[in-house]
Amino acid sequence: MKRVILVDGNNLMFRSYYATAYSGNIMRNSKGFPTNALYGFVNMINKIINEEKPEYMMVAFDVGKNFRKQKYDFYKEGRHETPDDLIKQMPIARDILKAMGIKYLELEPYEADDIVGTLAKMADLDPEYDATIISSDRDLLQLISNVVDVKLLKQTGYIKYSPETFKADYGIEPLKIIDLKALAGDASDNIPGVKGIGEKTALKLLQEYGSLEGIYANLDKITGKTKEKLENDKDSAFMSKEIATIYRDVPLNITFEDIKYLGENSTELSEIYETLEFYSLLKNFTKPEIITDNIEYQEVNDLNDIVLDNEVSIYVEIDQENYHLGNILGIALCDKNHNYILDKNMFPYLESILQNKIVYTYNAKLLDILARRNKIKLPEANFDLMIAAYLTDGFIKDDIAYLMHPEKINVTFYEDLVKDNFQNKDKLKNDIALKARFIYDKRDEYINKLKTEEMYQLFSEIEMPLSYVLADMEYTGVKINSDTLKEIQAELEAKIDVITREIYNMAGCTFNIQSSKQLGEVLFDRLGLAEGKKTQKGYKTDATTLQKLSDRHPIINLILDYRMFSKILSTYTISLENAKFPDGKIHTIFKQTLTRTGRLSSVEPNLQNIPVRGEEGRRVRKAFIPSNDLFLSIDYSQIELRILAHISKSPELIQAFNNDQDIHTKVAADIYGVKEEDVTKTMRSTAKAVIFGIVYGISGFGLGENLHINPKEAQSFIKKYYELYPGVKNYMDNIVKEAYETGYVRTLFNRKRTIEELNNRNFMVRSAGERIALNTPIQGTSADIIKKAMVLVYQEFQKRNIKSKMVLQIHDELVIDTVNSELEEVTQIVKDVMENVIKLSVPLKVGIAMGKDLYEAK
DNA sequence: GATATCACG
DNA sequence: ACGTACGTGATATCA
Repeated sequence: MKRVILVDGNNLMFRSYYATAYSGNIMRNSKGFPTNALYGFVNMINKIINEEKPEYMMVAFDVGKNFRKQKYDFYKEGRHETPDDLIKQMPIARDILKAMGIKYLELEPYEADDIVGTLAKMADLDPEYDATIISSDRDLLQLISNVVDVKLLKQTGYIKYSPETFKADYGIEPLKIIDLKALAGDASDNIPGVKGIGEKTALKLLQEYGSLEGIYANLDKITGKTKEKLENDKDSAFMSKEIATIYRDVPLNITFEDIKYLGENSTELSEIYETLEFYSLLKNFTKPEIITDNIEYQEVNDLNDIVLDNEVSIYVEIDQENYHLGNILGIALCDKNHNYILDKNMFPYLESILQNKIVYTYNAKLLDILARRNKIKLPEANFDLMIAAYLTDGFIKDDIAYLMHPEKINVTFYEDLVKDNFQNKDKLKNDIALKARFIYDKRDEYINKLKTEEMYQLFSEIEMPLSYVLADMEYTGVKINSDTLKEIQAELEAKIDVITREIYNMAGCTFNIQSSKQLGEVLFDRLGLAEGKKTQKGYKTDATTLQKLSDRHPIINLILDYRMFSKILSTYTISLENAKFPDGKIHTIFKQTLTRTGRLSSVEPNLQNIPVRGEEGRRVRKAFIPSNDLFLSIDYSQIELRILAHISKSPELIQAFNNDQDIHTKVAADIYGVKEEDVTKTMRSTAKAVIFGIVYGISGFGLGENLHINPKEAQSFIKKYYELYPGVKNYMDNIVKEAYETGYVRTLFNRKRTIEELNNRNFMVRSAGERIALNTPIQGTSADIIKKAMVLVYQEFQKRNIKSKMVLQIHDELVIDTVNSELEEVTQIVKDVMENVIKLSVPLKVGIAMGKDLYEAK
């Protein structure tokens, strides 16, 4: 006996779709393509194959119009339209079956049921074959026979029906399920049946009279309401029977040999799973999992023992994250066939070893700083895996181990090396050899990824060269005048001392003012300033909350002053002094692979948030002094707004910028409907807040908070803005839509950010994702532009042998430590490059400032 | 280690 | 109805 497995494919897909769709959060791959139905479908098919070990198997689908619907309009009427997200998945189910080696059948105008019925009939007629039908649709129970059974799928598990078990359950022959439907109808298919007769009555009648025909032949024996109902709906009953009957003679022209189960083509199947991102299923293909934690390498102490081809990967381990301070622990070099480990003392030899080589590495900036510290020249790396992974995968860790672990290469995480104090020397050598090997092996894959993602240019023309620009800036450093810093520090300490006493006086007790918990208790419990309180783990005491209370008690302003002074003291005087290197300079680290938008960040210390908005804080800038003669600061004027004008193609904004209008005044005039000369200061700053907020996807509520006006009024400003600048509104709608469809957004230079938040079921998280979608192209493009400008400025400086040095980048601003004699030339170069680095539909404009310290140069 | 606060674009 | 502006880093307190 040969067993044939017949599966109702449509039923399986619908079932899988709705099993998860109700939550409102449909499973999708990173491209935004829905995958929930397919996932359930694949798991089900796999389960069937495991349990049935089929020799013959067929999956049937609906396709096109069906003859029941053509004949009877009402059939399946009232059903919800099949959701788009399910329709999209249908063809992939067929691809998967093909790759699995399972035959599927479909034929217009028949439904999947009819195809299953036809093959079940073939089994009935052929003494060599049995069949098992798999579905959750009870209609198919009519196909049960001596050789055909049905596995009726339930929420969990299934019930297996043979003629005997069916009869035990229903009390009728399987075929009579048709008659049952003819009487009781079927709400889901919109089969009418006999009005007023349900399953119970229908079953009773069928047990008594055998069939629909039998019932009507014996109508006189039936009494009361039931008889009446049967008489009324006789036509409907017979028509329902016709509809409910599975058609078993679909002209398929096949034999069972045609549906032989062939077994999967794992290459094809894994490719499909790869696209769908069914990683849990993919695991089944990766042979017994190989975990690599060892590599053979050669330790060398002599230059002459090293033989390398033209392409080389290098990895250098140091003993702390800050590479301006860290000491080299070991060096690993690889080419196609060699893995070398070099002692730390051999670092200087790298100059000759790597000369004229094509170098691959991880964290090129680190390597370059080490080279500079060791007074050697290394060729610029051709490939930095850290940057490549940042661009393609959004990988933001400094530690390569995080990139290797998913590939089952077991190197020690850097944080564990630190904890262990780098004790295990042999493991260290082994690990860095693995790391260099990994860099070498991954190079082609990542270059390909960058190319297919259209980010190769961004990688090779901007990010790679930028590494060396940043290395130069960091290594150059910014000089600090400790005397100035100490002066400010002493003043602040004195002020804080006075204020502290006044605060204690007013509070009538001493407490730790820095503790928001204690402060809250003093203000709200002790002084009874209960009014403006918000809670979380105590009272909210941040500046905006306190400002609202400043009329209530003189202590409030003192606290605000205290906060301001102690912030400046701790973060910007004491710590800055501590961050100073022996050369009297601060050497920050610009993180190039950290932000989700493409911006840089600055750490140890952060030189991108030195106070400037308030006079008190701003004074610390006097402690930043040039190593050459003066600081030149050139910043983009309203770059994000100009980018918004460009990518939104808003004619009004473009024109305003082209006419060099004051954009805030213009918008104020438009919003308030007055002439530009009649725009007041308040009107202008309101407009500024609106414009500013728009780029972040602000709400009326948020703007209202910000401007201290009611949210309704704020909303009306936003609405007005959208009416005046429909191009902007249009951009916002489109970019969000696009982000939902593709799962990511891009900048003008193709930098990509995937936004997982958009798939979150939480409304708040999704909204945040939408704001990210509309802000990232703007912030990110701005980052691209200034990065490119930095590379070009650096190249131009080199070409002209300029001694002045770029030292800081603060997102839209470059600070150059300038030699007096070069002032004019440098100003010209930087201005020129920054303004012409890209041609947009609006001009890019810069502002220029200079001075003997950072306070003046602003 | 998490939370609150505040510095910057 | 939801809760309410994007991107960062550093410090101090508290559990």
